[in-house]
Amino acid sequence: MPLTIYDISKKANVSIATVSRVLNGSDNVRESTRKKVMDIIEKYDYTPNASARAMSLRSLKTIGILCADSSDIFLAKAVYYLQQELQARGYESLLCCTGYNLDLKQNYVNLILSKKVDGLILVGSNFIGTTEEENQYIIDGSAQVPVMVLNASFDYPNVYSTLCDDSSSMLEATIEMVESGISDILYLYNSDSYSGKKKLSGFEMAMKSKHIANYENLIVRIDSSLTQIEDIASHIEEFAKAGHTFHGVIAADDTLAIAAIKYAQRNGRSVPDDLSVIGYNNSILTSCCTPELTSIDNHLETQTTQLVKTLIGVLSGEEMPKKSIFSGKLVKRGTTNF
Amino acid sequence: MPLTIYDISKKANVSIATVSRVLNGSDNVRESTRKKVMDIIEKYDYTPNASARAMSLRSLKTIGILCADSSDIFLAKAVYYLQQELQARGYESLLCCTGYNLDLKQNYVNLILSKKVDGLILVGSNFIGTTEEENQYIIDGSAQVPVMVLNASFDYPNVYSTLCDDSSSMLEATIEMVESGISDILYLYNSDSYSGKKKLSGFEMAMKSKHIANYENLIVRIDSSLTQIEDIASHIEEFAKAGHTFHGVIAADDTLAIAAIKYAQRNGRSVPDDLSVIGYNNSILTSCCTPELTSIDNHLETQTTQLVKTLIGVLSGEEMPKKSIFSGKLVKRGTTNF
DNA sequence: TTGTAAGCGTTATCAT
DNA sequence: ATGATAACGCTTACAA
Repeated sequence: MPLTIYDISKKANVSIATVSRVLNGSDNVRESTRKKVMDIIEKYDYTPNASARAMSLRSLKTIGILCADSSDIFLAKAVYYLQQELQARGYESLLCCTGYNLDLKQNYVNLILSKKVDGLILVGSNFIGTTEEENQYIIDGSAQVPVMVLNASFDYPNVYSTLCDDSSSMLEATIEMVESGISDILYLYNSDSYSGKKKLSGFEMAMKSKHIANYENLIVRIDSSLTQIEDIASHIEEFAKAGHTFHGVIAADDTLAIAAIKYAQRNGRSVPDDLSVIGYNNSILTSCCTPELTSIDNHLETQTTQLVKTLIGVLSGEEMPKKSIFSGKLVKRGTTNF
Repeated sequence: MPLTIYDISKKANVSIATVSRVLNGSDNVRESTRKKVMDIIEKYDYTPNASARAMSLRSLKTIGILCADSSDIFLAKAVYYLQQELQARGYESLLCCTGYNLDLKQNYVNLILSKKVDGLILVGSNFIGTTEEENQYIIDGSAQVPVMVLNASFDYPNVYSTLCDDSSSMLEATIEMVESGISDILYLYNSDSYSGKKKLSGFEMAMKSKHIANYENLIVRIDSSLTQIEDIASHIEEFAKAGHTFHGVIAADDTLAIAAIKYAQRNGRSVPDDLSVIGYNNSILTSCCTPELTSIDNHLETQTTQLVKTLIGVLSGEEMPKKSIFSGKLVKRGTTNF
């Protein structure tokens, strides 16, 4: 049986209140008694029961992290950074992977709220739906604790957003490719999430501003059931064989970009001379292919740091920005020659 | 303010005891009252306070997951599977990333135990040290809750191990490469963890059993500070230029194997004709390179399922196997031609 | 400066 | 079948 505050108080010959004061760094403790108590605490390696503490304080010092799939390269990085930041500030992380099925989100939120977490972090823009009904669960959650969303934006009291301006990043990258002389660009995406839409709109804005005709014909949605890179490559191959020509590829995700490289290799097209490729997320995958993948970096660590900073601020009652927007940047590697 | 059991009991005109009985599915409740209470509960969307429950039950229904770096591809997958399995069985996951610095492990364990988790999962063999002193923190932890270690083995009461027989997998893969006619094999590794050692020993056993002379000269440890694939490739390049010849590469990790492929591409060596490569973990990286990487799969999902099954069993007082060992298998792709 | 006691929201043991 | 009530381990007025 772990020791309780009573055990410690008895051993130190003081009341539990005094032990509690020592534990919580109250000023109203004589230095000698503080030392006496601390010695006992350390000697017996006593740690207070967090549940009991939570009952009194109405706070578990724990944040619920919801994400669709923590094994996804991008999400895993986000979860990792978040957990590190939170821990550094004395908070624990309750991780909950929801999958991409929207129906159960409400359940997961209820579940995690019943644990009396102090806040909720939604990792990934797939948590934001288009209809009000789809997002009701966020509104419900925000009634209990502050809700932070990473990589998406949602306007509501007690909901805070941290994101990268995917639209601008994509726009800039596209402009750069067009200005390098490539105007037949295949745009690959596989998600209609908040951030997925932003990326696409950035691409479209760029193509329009450069007056590229018929660019829509080269926008291809890869069904999300296609998870194997080989299969995606085949899909691109068929698309090309159907008579579409393109000398650039911009993908909403590094995986899709890698598939494009595979397509090129299979079909004897040289990258980047015959085909330029840009990915998104600047993940580890960028360095696995040859040539290495040019990719858009969305400064994930900066985002998570800001998110946690905002959360902690909100929890301590400070006024915090409702929305923090960072800009991404294009990291150039071997799959482009501009 | 969230509703409490008192609020519900008042609204339903029963005592809190009855509400509690309904909540916990006790038999001693008249059907009509059960329904009455349930209606109120659902109407107000009431969920019991987990901390309070934990105080009474001395269980938070929460498992602490410790891992060095949840953004590592392999560990991320493990964490994901574990979280899913635990959730399916009604347990939450408290995630704590420790980094690879051993000194703080004791602190992390204490921290997470103070949250009154019901069990502890150590993900990754880097948690197991060689000296008794290094492992003392596990022993301390096991005094409070069952400790499960994934991908490593540790013998102690209340500590349970689930792992893949890395030694055998590595041995079999090596034998297969040797029997295909390649005996000058570069062995790459970057970790001396429990599982790292097992892999190496499997390789060595194979080489010995095949009577390959001087195989030790081709065993190369990549310093873990080399995280960039390009840098590792350069390292291999230098090693080759120093006069070592090899026509096979077996790596303790897919990342290292990818680096070997990069080395080959840079130096005009064709894979697999001139150089065969085998990786370890069968991660997503295997499909990012060209040709795709042959890799050893350690059946991670099977392991995590078993681990959670064992944990749940232990928690409910059943007798469970102290050690569950699975075997890996070689998944052949383009970097080998046997 | 220190101690006493109420309260946090449950579960479980008694009675009834 | 249901209701009081103690217990869980802590924090924090309030008293001394």
